[in-house]
Amino acid sequence: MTAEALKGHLDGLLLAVLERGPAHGYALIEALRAGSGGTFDLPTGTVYPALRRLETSGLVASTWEKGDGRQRRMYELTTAGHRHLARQRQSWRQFSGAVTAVMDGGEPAWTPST
Amino acid sequence: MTAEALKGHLDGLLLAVLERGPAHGYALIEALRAGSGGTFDLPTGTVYPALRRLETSGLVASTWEKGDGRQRRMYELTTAGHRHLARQRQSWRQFSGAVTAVMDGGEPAWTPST
DNA sequence: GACGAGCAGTAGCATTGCTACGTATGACGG
DNA sequence: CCGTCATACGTAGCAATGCTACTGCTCGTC
Repeated sequence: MTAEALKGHLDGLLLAVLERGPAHGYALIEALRAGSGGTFDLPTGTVYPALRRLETSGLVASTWEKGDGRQRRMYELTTAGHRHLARQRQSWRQFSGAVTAVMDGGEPAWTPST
Repeated sequence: MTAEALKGHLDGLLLAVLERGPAHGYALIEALRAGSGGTFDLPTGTVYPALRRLETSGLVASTWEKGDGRQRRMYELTTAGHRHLARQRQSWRQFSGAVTAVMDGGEPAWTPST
């Protein structure tokens, strides 16, 4: 899979995972890997900046959670995040439907061997 | 739909349309619009550079076709293009399956109204 | 003559994910 | 005590890609 395939869809994926409950960055990476059957194995340099973008956009909120010194930043969906996720799901359905239609829609009627 | 959603998938779409037979850029734009039910309404500044990339990569070949003075550049799939399209279809299936799995896979068991 | 539709193309931009790197803690083996 | 690994967070810089806005040409029509 080319690396660019993910572009524009990562936000929705992160929001979808966060919908199940708050999580920190590292856990999100593992959840995505597990939830996608190994297809998404994202480097930290992809996920952390993405989370910051989401927070800047107001779609997630973060709080520092300190166990014993191992600090981790927990993210959770905001109300706007929930709304955005709904829209993302919708547009993903439309997008994937459209791509599939074009990809599978035009099997040539004649066999190219002629 | 955010503009970035298409990134990385345009090549496959163009190849898929060209699989039905040779076509020129303008016709590809209309075929994509029709084949996607209006979802893909791509500007020329998106399609023409993409076709050049595909040609540079050796996935399509182009020939100038001159009707009466109205020149148009016809594109058709090369052998490598056919192979690439097959791979694209495969990886699209995997990618879309993975996204759908993550997007729909985690409906919360508890109702959030609690 | 003006104007739109068909047809092709480029320059520059913004966004986005990736690579490579840096930092710190706790656990475990030697 | 030291090294190393897994956990956990982060940044800088890069490359790729699609979009906006524009130009240029021909033909048909008003």
